[in-house]
Amino acid sequence: MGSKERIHRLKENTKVNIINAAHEIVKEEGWQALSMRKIAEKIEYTAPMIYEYYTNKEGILLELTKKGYLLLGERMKEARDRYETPEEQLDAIWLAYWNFAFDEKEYYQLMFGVQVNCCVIEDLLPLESTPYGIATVPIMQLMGIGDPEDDRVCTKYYTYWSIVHGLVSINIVRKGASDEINRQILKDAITGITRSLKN
Amino acid sequence: MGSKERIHRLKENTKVNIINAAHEIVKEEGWQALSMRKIAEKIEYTAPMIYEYYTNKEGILLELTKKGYLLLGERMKEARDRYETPEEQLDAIWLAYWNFAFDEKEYYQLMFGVQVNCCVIEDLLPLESTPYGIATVPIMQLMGIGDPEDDRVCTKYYTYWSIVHGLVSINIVRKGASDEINRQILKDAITGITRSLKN
DNA sequence: GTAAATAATTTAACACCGTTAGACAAAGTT
DNA sequence: AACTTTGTCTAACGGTGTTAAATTATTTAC
Repeated sequence: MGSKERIHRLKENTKVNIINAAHEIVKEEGWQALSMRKIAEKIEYTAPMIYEYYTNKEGILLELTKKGYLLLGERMKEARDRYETPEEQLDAIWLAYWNFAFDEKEYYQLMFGVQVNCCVIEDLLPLESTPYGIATVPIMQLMGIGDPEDDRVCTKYYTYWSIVHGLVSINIVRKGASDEINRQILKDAITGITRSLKN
Repeated sequence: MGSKERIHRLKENTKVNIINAAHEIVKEEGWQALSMRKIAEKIEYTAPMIYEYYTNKEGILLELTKKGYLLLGERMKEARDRYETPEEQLDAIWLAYWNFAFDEKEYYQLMFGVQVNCCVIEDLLPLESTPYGIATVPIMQLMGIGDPEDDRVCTKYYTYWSIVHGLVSINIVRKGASDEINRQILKDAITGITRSLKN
């Protein structure tokens, strides 16, 4: 009797429904709005039912993380395989990564621990006390530019900031590479950018 | 009568106590454990009291964010002013930023929206389907290395990843620079790293 | 076809959360 | 001494994740 099969398929189906409902809620209202009761409402069940399918809320998040990685992998592979030379491939791969981050912002936030909540405080501090104000002084000096709002200065500042913040984030949410490798990356990147300021 | 002053100082004092209590809790148990009731317990009050000093929980987070920016600014400025040449200054500034991120991890997480919760999923996927496995193929090709675990490959992968992830994060939690500038940074950084692979 | 056993689903509850309104007591003012 | 202000607490609301028990529906056995 294949009814065992049929039932198993049905169960598998509501497992997927749960995940889809969760994803929808997050897309509509953000991660902070995701609750078991809301998921239940969306699939027309009561909250405790979900625990028959996932051990807890974290189990749902884990499943979504997994889906996210699968999707990101596909996008990157697809991008790579459209080109022949490794140079073009690398361009395409990281562009695909970039696009994934914004097309599937919710997945990206979950996968890499990017929160939104936080508030821009910098505007109420005097420029010379902000990271931007502090770091752009030597940047401007090297570039021979006087205006800290100049796009060329801004670009360089964000280049520094991005690499450092990226490396930091990666190391905070998951132990990234070894300390040795981190130090190497940081040093290389900083001196590389600094060199690029001078011409 | 200076008692107005005395009372004002007392109020200011418990405002500070609240912030300190919050910071302590977060240092001990992480952001997800911070609650109004726990803060109240720590300062030996009841939860509603806190609302006499801060409009709500977000108000407390805002205050902590402000303190974080102040501290980071001090550290960066201090580092910069220890050196004369802009090259050394930039090295020192970004090293100070790096150190702040790990010395004051809790502040950093709040200021720049770095969550920890998330779970490493990559290990259960076949290497060739992970971002690492996909991107290291052209990297190895350009470097003439066969082992994807080679430290030189790993370093380069993390360099790419850091800059892209950093730029993405900055743009998700706060609208960073303009799209124009972002595209510029992304393109420059990617081609820069790619060039560095070939020698 | 009916009775027993199993599975599916819900209700009720627990312990927590942020937040607000109202009560109450202490202090200050007139 | 009476009145007002201030500080503080209790109780509550509506929300959260999660569990245990009760209930309903379905399958199995006779």
